[in-house]
Amino acid sequence: MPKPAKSVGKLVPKVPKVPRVGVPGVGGRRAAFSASTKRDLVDVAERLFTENGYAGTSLDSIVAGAEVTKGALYHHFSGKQALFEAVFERVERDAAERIQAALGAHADPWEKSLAGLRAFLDVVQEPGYRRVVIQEGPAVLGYERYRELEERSTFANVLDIVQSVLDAGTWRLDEEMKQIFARIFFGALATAGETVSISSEPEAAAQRVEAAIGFMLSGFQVLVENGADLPNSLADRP
Amino acid sequence: MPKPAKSVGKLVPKVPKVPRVGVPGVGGRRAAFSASTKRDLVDVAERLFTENGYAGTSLDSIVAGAEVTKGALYHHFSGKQALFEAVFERVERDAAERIQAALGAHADPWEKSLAGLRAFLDVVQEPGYRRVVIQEGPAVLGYERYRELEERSTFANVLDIVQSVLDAGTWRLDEEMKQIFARIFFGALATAGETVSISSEPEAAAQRVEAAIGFMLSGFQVLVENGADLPNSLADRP
DNA sequence: CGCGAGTACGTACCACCAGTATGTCGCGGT
DNA sequence: ACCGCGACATACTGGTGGTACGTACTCGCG
Repeated sequence: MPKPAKSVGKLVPKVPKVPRVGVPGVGGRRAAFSASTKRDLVDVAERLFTENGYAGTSLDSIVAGAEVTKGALYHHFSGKQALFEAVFERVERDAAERIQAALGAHADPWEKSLAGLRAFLDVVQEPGYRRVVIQEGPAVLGYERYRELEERSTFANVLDIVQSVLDAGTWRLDEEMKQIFARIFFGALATAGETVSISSEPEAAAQRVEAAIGFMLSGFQVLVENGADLPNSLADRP
Repeated sequence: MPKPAKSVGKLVPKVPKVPRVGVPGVGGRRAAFSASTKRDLVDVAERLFTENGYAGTSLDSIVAGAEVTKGALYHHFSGKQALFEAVFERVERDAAERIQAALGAHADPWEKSLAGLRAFLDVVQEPGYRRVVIQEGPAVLGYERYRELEERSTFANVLDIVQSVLDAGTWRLDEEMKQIFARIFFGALATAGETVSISSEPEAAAQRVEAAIGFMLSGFQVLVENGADLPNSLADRP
C-alpha cells in the first residue's frame, strides 16, 4: 500500500517576524540575528533547566519561550543533550570566572585557599550551578563527559588552589597525587555547598562549613609546616 | 462526535504461565508468587538501570526482562520513579551492610576509619552503586529525597565513623557540626571512589587515594591529639 | 543590479514511551 | 460452593524527542 502521498498542504510560514536584536551594523546582520537566536535558546534553556530539571523541561517549552520553533533549535544544536551542554558550559564558565576573580589578589596560599573556599561556597548556592552542574550534570552528560568539561573550568581553579597549598610544603608531589587531592577537595566542597544551600539557615551552615574545612586545612598546614612525610599508604600511620 | 465505542475486542489473556517460584508451602503461595514477581522486577531494573541509566531504560524492556507486563509493574509500583527508588534502596542497603561488616571488629577509631575507608572505596567501585546511587540518584530522586534515603544507610556509617574519630579528641562537637564533617567526608569519599573507578589503573589509583585520605586523617589526628581548638570561623587561623 | 546558493529557520510527521483504564483469572476465606 | 479481591494482562492515549522536508531572506559574485 503506497503511502497516500500525504498532502503536504501549503507550508505557510510564520509571519516574517521582527528581527530579534538591533544593531544591524555592517559585517553580517544575518549572523548577528542567528547568534542572538542561539543565545536566546540558551538563556531560556538555562532558566527552565534550573527550574524544572532536564527531564522536566520539554523542547517545546524551550522553543516557545525563545519564540522560535524546533527547526531553529535543531539547526543550532544537535539535540536536547547538546543544548544542555551549552547551558552547562556557560554556567561553568561564569562560576569559574567568579572564583578566579576572588583568587587573584592573594599570594599567600592559605589566604588564597580561604578566599577560594568562600567564593566556591557562594557559587555553589546559585540555583543554576547547583541544579545544572552539581545535580544533573553527571547524570545527563555521563561522568566522563562531565569531568571533561569540568576539567578546564571550576575544577581547574580548585586544582590551582590545592597546588599552591601543597607546594608550600618541603616535599613535592607528582601531578597524579595533586590531582587526587584536588578531586577529593572538589567533592568535599560540592557536597558542603549542597549542605549549605539545603539548610534552613544557610548563613549558619556556611559558617559551620567554613569552620570544618578550616579545621581540616589547619591540619594540613601543621603537617606541611612540619615537613611531614607523605605516606605511601595508610599503613605507615603509627 | 461520540467516541465510536472503540471495540475493546476480546481481551485474551496470556497463557496461564507457570508459577514463577517454587516452595508453594503453606502460608499463601499467592503472596509468594507476588513477592517473587516484585523481586524479579527489581532485579531486572537494577541490571538495566546500571547498564543503561534511568532515562536509557524503558519500562517495556524491564517488564520484558522480568517476563511480565506493565500491568504487573504498575500493580507493584506507582511508577518508574518508585521502581528506581526500590532499586536504590536495595543497592544502598547492600552497600551499608558491607561497610557495617568491615567496621564491626575495630575499637580504635583510627583503625575503624581506615577499615571504613577501604570498605567504602570497594563499594563505590561497584557499577550499580556508582550509577544508581552516586551518579543518577540525586538527579532522579531529587536532592531532598536522595538525602532522606541516604541518611539511614551508607551515610549513617560514615557519620558513625566520623563521630568516633571526632569523639577521640578532648573537645565535644554538637550534632550539627558532626553532620557537617560527615557530609564533607562523604562527598570526598564519593568523588574519590569515582576517581578510582574511572582510572585506567584502579589499583594504583586506590593506593593514591588511600594515601591522600590517610594524610588528611593524620592531620586530623595531630590536631585531635594536641587538643586543638575547633575554630568557630576560619578567621581564627593565626 | 540580478541571481544563484546557502543559511536560518518553519511545518508536518513519526516512533517511542510513561502512564491509564479496564478487563480477566484464580486463590483463599467463608 | 461461591464470590471478593489480589495479581496480573491488554489496549489505548498524550506527550516528547527527533527527522524530513519546505521556504524566505540574505549575501556574495558577476
